[in-house]
Amino acid sequence: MKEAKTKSKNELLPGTLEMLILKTLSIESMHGYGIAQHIRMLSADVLTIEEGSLYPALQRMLVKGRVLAEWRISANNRRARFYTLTTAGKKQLGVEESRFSQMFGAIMRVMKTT
Amino acid sequence: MKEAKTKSKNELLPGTLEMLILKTLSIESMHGYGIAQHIRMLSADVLTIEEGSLYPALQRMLVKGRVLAEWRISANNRRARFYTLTTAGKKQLGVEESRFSQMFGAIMRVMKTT
DNA sequence: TCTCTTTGCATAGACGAACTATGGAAGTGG
DNA sequence: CCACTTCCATAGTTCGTCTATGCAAAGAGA
Repeated sequence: MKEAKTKSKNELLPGTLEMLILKTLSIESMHGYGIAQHIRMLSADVLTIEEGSLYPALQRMLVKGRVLAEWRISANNRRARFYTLTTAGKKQLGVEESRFSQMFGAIMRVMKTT
Repeated sequence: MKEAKTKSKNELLPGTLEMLILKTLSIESMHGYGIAQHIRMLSADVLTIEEGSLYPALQRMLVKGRVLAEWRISANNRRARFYTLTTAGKKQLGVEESRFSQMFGAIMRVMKTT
């Protein structure tokens, strides 16, 4: 079907993807495809994680020791790679959350001025 | 003095710079240096606009007709290029504001889940 | 049985925004 | 006169995200 793709200016605000993934995994270990669906669902389709963004991000996080990966069988009986937060990953989530709220606060101070 | 630069992970969240500039100019026409100072001051040094980010951004906005530029004399008696919002620029500010709040709302929905 | 859809992983290459690092010039104050 | 601040600007790098593409296996339906 392909739905025409309106030149989608998707543009999830960058620098936030890893935080969203970490948060998602803090709830429950999940495979890549599931992570993407979870984020898309919760955000009511506003945030769409492309596979070309997701898997490289997971690779980076794996290399940095923030998640660990293991092959299991998904709920749909397919072979899937499940990611789990490490201690370092949990810590990183905290770091990114506070960084994000600091940034957001700063932006708001600029945007709220009359 | 150079203050050592702690490998500054500056990382203003990308995609936001133009919005901040537009907002600043919506208050008052200003030159580049002044824009940077204004944003830095209001954000209490959290957001530092580098010159290598600022001037290319202003150029892009100029080309797209969102601002217009004219050489004047600054308050410090120096020759400076003052930027003024165009109608298109004001409209763009609205677009970016709503996009930003939509994005932020979506991120929050993901981040607030237990 | 065969084909289509969904699920699921993954990489290569393009793209663009922001950064680092420079450069210059002109006014001000000690 | 020399340092510092103000002010502009660009070249080149870096890095994250997107587009495009490939593969493969399970289940549904014809």
